[in-house]
Amino acid sequence: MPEGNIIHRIARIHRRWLVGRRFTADSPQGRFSTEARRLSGRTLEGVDAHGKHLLYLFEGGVRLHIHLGLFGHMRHFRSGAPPPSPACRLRLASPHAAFHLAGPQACELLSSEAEATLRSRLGEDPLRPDASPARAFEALRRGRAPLATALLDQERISGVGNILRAEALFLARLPPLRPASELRLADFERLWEALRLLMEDAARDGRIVVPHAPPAPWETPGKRREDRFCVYDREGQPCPRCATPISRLTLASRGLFFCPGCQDTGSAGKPARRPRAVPVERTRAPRARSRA
DNA sequence: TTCCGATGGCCAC
DNA sequence: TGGCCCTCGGAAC
Repeated sequence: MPEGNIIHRIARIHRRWLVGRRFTADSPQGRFSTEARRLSGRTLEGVDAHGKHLLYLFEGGVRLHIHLGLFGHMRHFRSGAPPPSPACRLRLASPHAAFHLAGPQACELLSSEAEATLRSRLGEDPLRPDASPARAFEALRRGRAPLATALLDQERISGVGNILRAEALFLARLPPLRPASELRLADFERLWEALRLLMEDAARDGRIVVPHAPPAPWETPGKRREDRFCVYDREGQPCPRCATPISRLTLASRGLFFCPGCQDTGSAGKPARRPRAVPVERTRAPRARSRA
């Protein structure tokens, strides 16, 4: 579910609703009970987001690190919180705000040293005010990885997930399989700007909607998710820019969507390579989805 | 009601 | 590169 934009949105909401409140903490699922007892009764002093990581600072210097991973699920309530699901790993509750966390990849208490180590491993986050595009450019160009692979490497740029990767490369008109080392500064600047705009909008609105996506009645019930996107999950559908059918490859076990017609500036070096990227047939027919 | 896939990432090999 | 973690929404049945 979450890419960096969602994590920043959660952090903003929690700064507004939760910071300054004293919480009781428990772990209905039981896997975080000992740590929850340490959190219980403390006031939350700050929330920060870096890439896909959430970092909470509680009274007394107690630090909570959450990474939602692929399955993680966060619900927050200002009042009337329902009973937590049996899978709820951590519940923080106060009279006026609460959150329920289920299925996170990481939910742990960290020392300040461990938190510093974690942060030092993370690349530039386009949504952080302290992000340096110059450092991101340098990190992205390291090694021979294809651009699409480098973009998902959180040590180069943090917060980019599979949807943002596909849509930002599309908006910047960049071929995903070209070696990242061949990226020119002008190409990078388009890419960084596309990432920043997509993530800013999505952090504000709560979902990724790509400019120039095909018009669709997406505010109405029954709207298909891929109508928010130009290329992601649109295999075989016409590119909104040039009408070429969108391609899907599997790269490092992740679906990679792009337009083979217009995602090439023709500017840098060799044409896109296709090492170990294999066109994948769906294991079953796409499910029929009804339009509203 | 059942089953599959998903916006991640770590680890072993 | 594949397995695993272990949740939930939605399509299939």
